Amino acid sequence: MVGRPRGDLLTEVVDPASDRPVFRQIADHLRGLISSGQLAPGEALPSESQLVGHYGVTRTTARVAVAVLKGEGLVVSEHGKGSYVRPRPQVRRLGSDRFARRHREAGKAAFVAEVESAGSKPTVDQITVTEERPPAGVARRLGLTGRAKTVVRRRRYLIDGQPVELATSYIPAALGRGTAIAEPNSGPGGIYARLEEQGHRLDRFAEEVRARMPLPEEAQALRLPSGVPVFQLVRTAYDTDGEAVEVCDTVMSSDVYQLDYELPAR
Amino acid sequence: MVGRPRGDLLTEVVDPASDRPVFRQIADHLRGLISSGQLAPGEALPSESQLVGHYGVTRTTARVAVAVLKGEGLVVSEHGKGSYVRPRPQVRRLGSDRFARRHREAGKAAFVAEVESAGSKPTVDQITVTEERPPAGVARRLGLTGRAKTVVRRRRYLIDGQPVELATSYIPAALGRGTAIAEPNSGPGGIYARLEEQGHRLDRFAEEVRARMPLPEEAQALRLPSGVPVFQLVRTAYDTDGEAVEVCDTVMSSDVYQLDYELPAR
DNA sequence: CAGTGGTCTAGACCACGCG
DNA sequence: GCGTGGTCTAGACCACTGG
Repeated sequence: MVGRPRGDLLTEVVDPASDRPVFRQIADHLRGLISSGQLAPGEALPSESQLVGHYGVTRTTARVAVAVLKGEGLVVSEHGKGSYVRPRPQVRRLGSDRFARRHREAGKAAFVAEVESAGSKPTVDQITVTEERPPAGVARRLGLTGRAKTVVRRRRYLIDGQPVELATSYIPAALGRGTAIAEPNSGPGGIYARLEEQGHRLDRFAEEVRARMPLPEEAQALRLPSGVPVFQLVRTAYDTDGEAVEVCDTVMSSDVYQLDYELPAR
Repeated sequence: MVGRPRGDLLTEVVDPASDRPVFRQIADHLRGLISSGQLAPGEALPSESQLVGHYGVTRTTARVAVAVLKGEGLVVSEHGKGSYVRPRPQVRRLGSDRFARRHREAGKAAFVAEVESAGSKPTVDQITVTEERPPAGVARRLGLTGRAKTVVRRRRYLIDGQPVELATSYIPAALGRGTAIAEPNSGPGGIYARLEEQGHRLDRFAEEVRARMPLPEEAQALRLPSGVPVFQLVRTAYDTDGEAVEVCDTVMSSDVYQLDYELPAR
């Protein structure tokens, strides 16, 4: 981050008699400095001791005020350095054509192709492949019954070394077992290319989008500061017979992604 | 909420010598009780004084542990009553056909038709209509230049009295001024029906989806507890000439909504 | 080293809900 | 009235960063 703590921005005072708690008044003031641009992204907030001195409160109260802003995703703290206006990373737009066949035919997985075309360096790590009974929701989407198993592919996606997405794919064992789909490296074009080679020509995808706060493991794996929600995106791939051939459950930093879709007016 | 504080669930102890802070150990324990189902949605957590007694910490530390879970959206507190596992409301799925013409032709706005068909009671309030210069991003999407004005329609949507969505529509003044679009009640079928009557036959919509924590005003208007993010959805409507005729910027509780889309595999 | 944020204690007073 | 969570004080010690 940049800059020394900006104590010079502290002008307003708090009213201890107000209905509004003092820590909220302080948070409101700091939020105003941020939204007005007087504190730019990356800049340091006044230090806790500056807040204590200016507002005449204890450090606990000052800290609570800053914690409010952290919960809103406006501020991040760095131990031993200071608290900073959270910088907004470059947004990646995921278009509704990102799984078009022409991309697959170029021999690259959707993620790699898309990130490279933007001039960044894509990485995939923490790849594991197992065979498991899928969660109930996944089994339902795949049209599988009770004991049916799936090939489960987990991995983490990174852009320029920054983790951005955790993904888990479920492919019915009948389709994946013993093929390149069950290998860590699924080959050029990824598993969709393998499924098409098997005669499962892909027809459409259904995407279900939710947003929530991350679980602690997700926050760690994606290096998310507090106050940053995640997208949870469940995508089901259907072949031209209308059969579901894959479910992909992904958790993405909502900071980095914007999802773009087209809707017909019919 | 239901139930008295469940002090009987407190079994584990904390290790003050651990690297992991005590408040995190307590939060981990409580989180485990929630994810394992020993504390069901709606049930009361152990009270702060029970946490203090069991773990041998001060109330401040116990409160911080609970605050962690609030930030994760797992727990809500009610002043004078207790802290509860956050109940998950009924999810509403928004399908990609929700703006299909057949719905419009039934004479109902998309929201009203969709909520009534689910057996709930839709309401719209806080309706305001003004004429303003739109924000830069909206002007760009509408293909408008510098000083061009738009009719701005703001409103809040509620389901069974519960606010779920804040929406702001921008229509170029050239299309909306002096028509029913500039009236609080825009008539049967809503503004899309009015635009089509003017000869702007709708062809498609582009939706841009983001997620973030709500601003304080948004949290208040949607009655969001802490730890619940919002979807921000910007939808641009295009007519068959490829002209953008409306931009709708909506903020929705991520708790209540799941967005469903269809992608072609091409 | 001085300055920063992170954790924790031991209290106090208050506002709200409910019996 | 009593138990609940909400706010706030006045300290302490620690861990991390940077010059």
